[in-house]
Amino acid sequence: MANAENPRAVPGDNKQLLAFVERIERMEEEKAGVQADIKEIYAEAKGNGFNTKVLKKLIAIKKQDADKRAEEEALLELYAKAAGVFL
Amino acid sequence: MANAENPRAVPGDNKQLLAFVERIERMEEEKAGVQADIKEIYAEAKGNGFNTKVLKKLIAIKKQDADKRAEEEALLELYAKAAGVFL
Amino acid sequence: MANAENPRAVPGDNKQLLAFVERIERMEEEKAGVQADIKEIYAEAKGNGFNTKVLKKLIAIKKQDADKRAEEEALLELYAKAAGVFL
Amino acid sequence: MANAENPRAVPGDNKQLLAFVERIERMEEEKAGVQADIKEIYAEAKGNGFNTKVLKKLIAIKKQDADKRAEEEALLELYAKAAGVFL
DNA sequence: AACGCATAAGTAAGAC
DNA sequence: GTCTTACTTATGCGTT
Repeated sequence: MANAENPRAVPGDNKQLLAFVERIERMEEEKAGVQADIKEIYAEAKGNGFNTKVLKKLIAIKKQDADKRAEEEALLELYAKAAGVFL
Repeated sequence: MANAENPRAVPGDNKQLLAFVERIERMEEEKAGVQADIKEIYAEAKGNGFNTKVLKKLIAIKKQDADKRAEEEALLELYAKAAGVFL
Repeated sequence: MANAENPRAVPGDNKQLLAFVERIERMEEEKAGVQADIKEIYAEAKGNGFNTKVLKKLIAIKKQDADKRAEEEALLELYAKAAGVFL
Repeated sequence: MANAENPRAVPGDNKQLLAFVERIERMEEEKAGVQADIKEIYAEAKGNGFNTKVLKKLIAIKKQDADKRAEEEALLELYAKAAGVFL
């Protein structure tokens, strides 16, 4: 039923599928690497006497700030659009 | 209590703290970028007729520990039987 | 564009708008309360020796449409075979 | 291995399990009901000429506000604790 | 009716 | 070892 218009997408043995799987796995490895780096930085901060938990909260707040700002801008745009005003 | 050995590591005006915050934020942006790339690949796969949900599950299974999975499935069967649920 | 038929429905000082906002917020609180209750029941089950994770899965399966599930599993098998992954 | 201390929790046929399942399912129905109510309110608002999307964003922002406040308080407590100060 | 977004569920890691 | 918190995945909702 699914994908009736593209016979390749219901593979019996499919290079395309493998290619996608590999690309994704590669990117996920990269992501895991970045994660590990972040972890290391926290460890380093801890080694320099900082309280990791506090540091994390601090960063979380900064992020929340940014998110909130973005949301507000989105709302403003929405209002403007609803009112037919150009920004 | 914390950080008795390093009096500099207190909140307040602190270059070191700022440096750590910035480094972490930079890495988190990078991570977000990689995430976005992954999302794109899935979109591309979808555009080629693949079922994204299934593709994700496949990749998850590849990296999942087989033994743990088997154990949980066995317990689930047990519960299901006890609750009169057909799997 | 929007709301041409009801001039009152514009942002700004608007009792009606506030009323809607409050009603929704009230309901969302209620929802959060129910959520909390569910969480408690799981805790209680856990206290009685049940595996929460498996219990959740059981309940999820009960409400999932059987046909849809079967379809997805079939597709997953297909992909797995094509990708050379053992299930 | 699991739950060795409570033989009832690995049931062959178990009233207790069924009771938990039913309680949870009941609560989830209730939750779904509340969800439906919320949906209805949005529909009503729309019927009164309000832009649903804008309304949602507005509520989201109010919630973010509250969350942010809570986070800030948590951070403050953390600082106070780290500094050995009583609030 | 398909797409993308937003919330909610489920899973896994980290702190105490 | 438990318990909370963060991240990932999944579902549902509204839109085009």
